Amino acid sequence: MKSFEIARLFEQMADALELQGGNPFRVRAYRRAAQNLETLSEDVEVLARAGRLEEIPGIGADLAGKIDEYLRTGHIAEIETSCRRVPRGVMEMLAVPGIGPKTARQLYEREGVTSVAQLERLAAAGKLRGRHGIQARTEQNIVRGVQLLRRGQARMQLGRALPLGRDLVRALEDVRGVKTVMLAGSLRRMKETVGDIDVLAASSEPAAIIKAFTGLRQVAEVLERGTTKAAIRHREGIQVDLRVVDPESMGAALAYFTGSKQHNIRLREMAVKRGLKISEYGVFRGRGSQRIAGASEEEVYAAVGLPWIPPELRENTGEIEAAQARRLPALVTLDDVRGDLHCHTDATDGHHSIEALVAAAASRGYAYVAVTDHSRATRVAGGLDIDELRAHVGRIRAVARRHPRIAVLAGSECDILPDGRLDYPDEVLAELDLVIASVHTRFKQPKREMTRRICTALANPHVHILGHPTGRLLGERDPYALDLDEVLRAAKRHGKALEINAYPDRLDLCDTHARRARDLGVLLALGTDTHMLDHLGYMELGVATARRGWVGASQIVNTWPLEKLRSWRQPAG
DNA sequence: GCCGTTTTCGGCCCGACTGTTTTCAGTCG
Repeated sequence: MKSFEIARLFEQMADALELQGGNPFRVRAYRRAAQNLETLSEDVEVLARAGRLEEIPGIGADLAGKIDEYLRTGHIAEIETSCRRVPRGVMEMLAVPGIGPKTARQLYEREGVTSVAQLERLAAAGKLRGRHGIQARTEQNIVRGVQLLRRGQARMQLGRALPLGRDLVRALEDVRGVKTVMLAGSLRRMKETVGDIDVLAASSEPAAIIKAFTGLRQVAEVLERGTTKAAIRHREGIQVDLRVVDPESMGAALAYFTGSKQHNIRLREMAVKRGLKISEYGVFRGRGSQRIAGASEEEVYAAVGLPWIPPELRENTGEIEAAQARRLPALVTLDDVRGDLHCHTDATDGHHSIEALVAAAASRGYAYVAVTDHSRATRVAGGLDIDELRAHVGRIRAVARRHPRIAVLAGSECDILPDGRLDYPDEVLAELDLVIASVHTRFKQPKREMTRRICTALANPHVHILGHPTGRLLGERDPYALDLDEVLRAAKRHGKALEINAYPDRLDLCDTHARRARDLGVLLALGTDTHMLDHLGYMELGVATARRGWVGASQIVNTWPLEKLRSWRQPAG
């Protein structure tokens, strides 16, 4: 992914400039450009060839030139020069919580500190105190910050953070004087991973709730405790920030605290142009303190002439412009989903029977559910050979007869072999109601081979859905090399759906890929990859990913009524 | 370095907490 490589270089440039005391607005320009490159849904190389780089927000003539230079030569001369002026170790010091550019620069220039390890040694030995406003307390914080960094400031998966956040919300809702408690931040925006959990409470008695919060049994350590704000480290390791506001400011605070930062900056800029000021306390006219809005988010957006924008879209990737034009997409909701199309049972590596799965799906109110166990090539998962599959299908049909209120589709998650053939012959696939084709082997194939392998599978008339299309595992395995645009075009051509696999480790397609699929008009399918009954609940993560990709219900096959789904699976002629 | 319904130059979001300082700079979100 070239755009990620360039984004990383721009981030490095911003760090280097900051450490050299460069123009802070120039620093910000690099960071903004980096962020927009990371969330790009189109291929940066394609944009460059078409001379459309300057259409990316935050990219002007200069940065477009630098992107071109990188794509041509593999490096950017000016950035390399600038980064060489500061030792790598000094750049790394910025990752220590509490160490910013000013401190890092002082430590480097005045004390000759050039690495995180050296910084830790000096702080632990008490050799920094009495210099540049550092005392014993700051030394302690540095040592602790370095340890925190070492333990891995790895971000937590959405699927893990969400229950932790909801548990805290429940605990705080019982505190006396609390009106409302809500999750905010990247968790409310449903990003695939979060760095911390943000909780916002409306209360006229902030002291009581701060006290209750810092005393919760979930707290491992109190990091910060003010009058309206506190921060703790959760027993599960993640940091939790609580902010308490007056109920009349709840909307403004929610907007502010939900972010993203870039989205907020855009809102505030729009406010300034209208002679208004937006803060977490409300919307104010002029420099006076006349509050004109703030109790609800709708009011805040209305103050700058916008309709309310769903949190999942608030990344400053076009949602402000869409809102201005009154063209915000109608996003899919959990209620739109009529069935789960990717479920395993104990016939392979699932932990429950067909019967239990169907009963659980029915109790969720689904109109249909697909049983899609592994095919024979996935030996580690106990994949079924042809005879076993036929027997399995027989059992599925028998269970289905006992559950007339829910349609049970007998399917398979069938391996795509390295040459693009499916793991079962066509005549066997033809006996199934639904076929998900997935790659589970030979991840390291070169890009062209992998792309051809998947496009060949999509051309098979018995295949309906491409399972977890890029194979990535969050924090564990990179996506396989793949020309996604070519796969999307193949799916479009053959009328096939790409899965948004809702399993928390996968979320594959991811949000930006889902958005690309949306833009190209490719069908999508939500599946939880359920292996235990609780996993059916992951559907909300898949829905969230689709929403972050601007996807509406009509493009997702399992929001369709059963009849429409059936006719899509068996195209006429 | 970007950007334009006041601007092609002169702006560029806003506030809390900490640790140190006696009124604020640095960091963070």
